[in-house]
Amino acid sequence: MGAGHFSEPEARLSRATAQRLSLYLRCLGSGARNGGTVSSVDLARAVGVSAAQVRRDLAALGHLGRRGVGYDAAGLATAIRRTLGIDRPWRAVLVGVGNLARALLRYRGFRDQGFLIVGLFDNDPAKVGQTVEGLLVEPTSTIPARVPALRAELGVLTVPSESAQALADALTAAGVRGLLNFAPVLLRTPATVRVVTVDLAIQLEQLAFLVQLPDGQAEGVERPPAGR
Amino acid sequence: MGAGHFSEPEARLSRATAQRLSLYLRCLGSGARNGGTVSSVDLARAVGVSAAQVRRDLAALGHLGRRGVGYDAAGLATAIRRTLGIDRPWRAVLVGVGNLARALLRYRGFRDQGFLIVGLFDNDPAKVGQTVEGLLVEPTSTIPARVPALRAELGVLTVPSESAQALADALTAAGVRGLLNFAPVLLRTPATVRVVTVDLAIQLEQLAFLVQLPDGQAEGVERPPAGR
DNA sequence: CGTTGTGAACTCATTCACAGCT
DNA sequence: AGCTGTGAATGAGTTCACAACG
Repeated sequence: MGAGHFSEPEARLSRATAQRLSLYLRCLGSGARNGGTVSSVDLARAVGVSAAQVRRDLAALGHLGRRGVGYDAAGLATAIRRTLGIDRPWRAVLVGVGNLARALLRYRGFRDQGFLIVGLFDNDPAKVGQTVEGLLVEPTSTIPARVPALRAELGVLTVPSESAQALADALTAAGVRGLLNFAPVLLRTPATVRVVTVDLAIQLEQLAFLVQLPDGQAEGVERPPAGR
Repeated sequence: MGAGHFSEPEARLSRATAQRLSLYLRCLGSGARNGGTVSSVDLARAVGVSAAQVRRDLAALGHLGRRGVGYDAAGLATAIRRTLGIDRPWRAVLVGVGNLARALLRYRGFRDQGFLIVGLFDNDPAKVGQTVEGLLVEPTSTIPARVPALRAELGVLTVPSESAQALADALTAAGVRGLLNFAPVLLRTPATVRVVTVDLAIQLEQLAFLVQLPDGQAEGVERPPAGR
C-alpha cells in the first residue's frame, strides 16, 4: 500500500543505536561546531566509536548528511530528538525520596533534555509533607489519584528492592507508560509499560571484571581511527 | 591454586555475558534455593533471559552443572564471583561528595559485593573537613598522596562534567586501575585504566525512546550502558 | 525421566571498501 | 579534494535441537 512517496525515516533501530544517538546528541549540543556542520569523524572521536558506525547510525534517520560536507549540526540534533521521542517534554514522578532521588532532582541533565519531575512520593511518614527541590512529598497511597492528575507518563523508582514491584504495580495501574528503575530486581510489568533498569552495583562489578581481566583485551578502549 | 583437575576459568567472555553473570549472582544470593541447586530454567525466569542463554553463559565458567540435576547454588556463586574478580574486596575512593555520592555511600549493594569506599574527596572548601558516613572529606589536591596510602584501586567520579577529566587524570596518576564515571563525558585514560560510565540522562532518554516507539517490539530485557 | 553442554543455524551488529555526490 | 551512504564481508551473540549423562 504505497500511498506515501516519502517513507518515514524511522525504521526500527536497535537499542544500541538509540544509546549512541543520545551520545551524538550530547556532542552536538555542547560543541558549537564551526560552520554548524559536523562530520562522522568528528562525532566518532567525540563519543569513542568508529566513523563507519556513526554513518550507519545516522543513515538510519534518513538522508540528512551532505556528501563532501557533513551533517548540519542543528538539523541533526532535531532529527535525533524526534527519533528518540524527546522533541517534547516528558512528565515523570519520582517514588522514594532518598539521596538518590535528591541527586536526580538536582541533576541538570534531566530538565535540559525535557524531563520534568512533577511529583514526589514516599511511604515514610517522616518524609511525607516535606518539600524537596520545590516539590511536596506525598504518600504513596495517593499515587492512583495523583499520577493521572499530574499527567505523569513516566515513573522513576528509587526505592528498596522489597517495595519496588509493588510500587511499579501502583504506577502501572495509575497509567504510567515507562519506569526508570534503580532497584536491583526484575520488574514484571505489562508489555505496554516499558522498563529501564539501572543497577549501580552491577556497574561496579563490571568495572572490577574489566580491571582484573588480563591486560590483553579490553574492547572498551578507544580504537584509533587510523585503522588499516 | 589448589591441587586437582580444575580447569582454569575459560577466558574470553563477552561484556554482555559478564553483565548477566552479575544478575545470576544476585538471584543465587537472595533466593536460598531448595536443595541448594538451581536449574537454568530457574535462573532464566529470575533474570528474564532464555534458559539456553543461561546454560551458554554458565558453560563458559567450566563444567559446574550436573545433568539431570542442575547447578549447585553455592558453588555457582563462588565460580561467578571468581570470574568477575569479586572474590576479594576492592578498595575505592569517591570523588565529588554530592547527593549522588551520599546515595552511593549508603547503598548496601556495594559493601555487600565487597566494594569498600575508603576515601572521599571534594574540591569545595565548604565540604572538605566534613564527615560523611564515617569518612572525612579531603581536598582533591591530596589525591596524589592519599590514594596510594589508602591502597585504593578504583575511583568513583560523581563530579560535574567540567572537572571529570582533570580528576580522572589525577586518579590515574595516583594509580587507580578503574573508574566508575557518572559524568556525561567520554573520559580519556591510558589503556591500563578501565572506565565504566553511567549516564543517567541517557537512561531516561532510552526510556522515552522505548515508550514512544510503536507498540510492536520492545523486548523486556534492559541493557545498562556500555562502558567507555 | 530431567537437565546440562554444545555443534550448528541463525539473527543482529559492526567494519570494510568504495561508488557517488559536493 | 572531502565526505556520505551502502552493499558485502565479517564478527559477535543468541537460539535451536539434541546427544550425553546423572
